[in-house]
Amino acid sequence: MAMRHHGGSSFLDIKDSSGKIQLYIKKNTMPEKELFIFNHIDIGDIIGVEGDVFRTKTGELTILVKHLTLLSKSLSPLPEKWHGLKDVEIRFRKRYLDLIMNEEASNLFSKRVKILQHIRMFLNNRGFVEVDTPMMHPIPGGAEAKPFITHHNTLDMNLYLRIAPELFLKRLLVGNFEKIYEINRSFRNEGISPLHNPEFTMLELYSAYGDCNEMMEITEALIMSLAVNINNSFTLDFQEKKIDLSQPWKKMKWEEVFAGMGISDWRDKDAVMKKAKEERVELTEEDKENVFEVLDKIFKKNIEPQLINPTFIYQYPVEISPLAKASPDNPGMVERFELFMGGLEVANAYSELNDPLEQHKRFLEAVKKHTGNKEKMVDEDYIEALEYGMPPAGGLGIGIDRLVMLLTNASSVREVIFFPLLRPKK
RNA sequence: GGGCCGCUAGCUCAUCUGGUAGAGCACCGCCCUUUUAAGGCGGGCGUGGCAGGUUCGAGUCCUGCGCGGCCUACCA
Repeated sequence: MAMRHHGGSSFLDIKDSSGKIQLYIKKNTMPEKELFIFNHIDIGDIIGVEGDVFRTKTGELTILVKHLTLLSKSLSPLPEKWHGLKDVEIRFRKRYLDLIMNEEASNLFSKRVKILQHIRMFLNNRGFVEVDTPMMHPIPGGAEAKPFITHHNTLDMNLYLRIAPELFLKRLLVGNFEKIYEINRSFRNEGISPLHNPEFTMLELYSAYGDCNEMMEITEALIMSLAVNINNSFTLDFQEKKIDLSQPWKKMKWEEVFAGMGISDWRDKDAVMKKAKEERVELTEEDKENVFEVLDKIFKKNIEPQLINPTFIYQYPVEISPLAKASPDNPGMVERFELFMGGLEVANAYSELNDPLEQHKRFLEAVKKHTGNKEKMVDEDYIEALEYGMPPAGGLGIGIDRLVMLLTNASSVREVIFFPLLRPKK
């Protein structure tokens, strides 16, 4: 990474994934041939050395090189050593340079790797097994999002990159895989922003005979465990905010959130519309048709950014939770929660709806609502699976990229994805 | 989609109201056998994002386009 020549001798700093060490090379202690190689070495070349370890008079651990081998020649010069690589665009396009030059980037991605390892370990220890389900779906499902479309030539059929693994994972519940998780990519054909990359990594887990409450417990335990193991702290510094993870975490009913804003009955469309106007929530004509859209916009604008410390919002209306089980005690509501922290949504979980008739009805209602949307289809195959009997279960989804952002204090999802999607440069 | 900002050497950045594009690092040559942003002397390696326009003259002013960043909107 650096060379300091002093006539008959030279100091070099070299590094690999294990760290950095200084080399000391003397003209008279190396064979002629290797000296010739050394004279043509550039920063960025990959070399192997043999020699004796000693300490310089400044106390630095150093290798007195006796043999040197050129393992790989660098033809393109690396970015400058002192200022490093700053250009955001090049950092994303040529992430390998970012990783070589910027220690923060390298540390951040090491953390990402550790976070994923730790999640797997945590879940494995609790008896979950990792499974992998299709990423190419004949019918997109499991979330409300626009899919990417592709085509299989031999079968001559369109396929959709999955927008969520949910419906396949629950088919596995039917097949008696009782505690399962998948950590992998989902794809949504929507806008790109500091919080959205078209492909993103999600954890989904399902626990047969569990429910929403179990998911809450797991979510809290998992994130606490990550905070301790990754950052060794119960607080997170995140974008000028301090997130306090001390337990118990705050819980609030979805409808209480709106009651707190003066909407005593969220079914009262006039009251909701009035509030939206007061709070200057911008609405499209389409939004105005649907009270849930308006409520969601109010929530996103006024509530979400203020949920800094972890907060569970729970008990959602059935209308916006088509795959969740209705609450026996609260008609019209489902057993579901979402977790917010640092102003971001990080988790979504519910007691899974396992009644095929009810599920079918909800699918049909959703299709009816989306008359303009040709992509919306009823996944009859999934309904059929439910007809064989799916155990009651809790299910949880966590957006891994956002979780990594929170744990590494990253300002953008692009900072935590090795190769975020960018328009190709001409 | 809209607003603002950026794009100059491999990298980090200068270039004032328009007048032949220049520093550091990296690279090449020479000196120097314990330096660590080593140092000294010498060398500039460029389609100034792209395309037009204004002008005697454009990196600089104007228009369009491209790519990116931030904000915002849309989608959900």
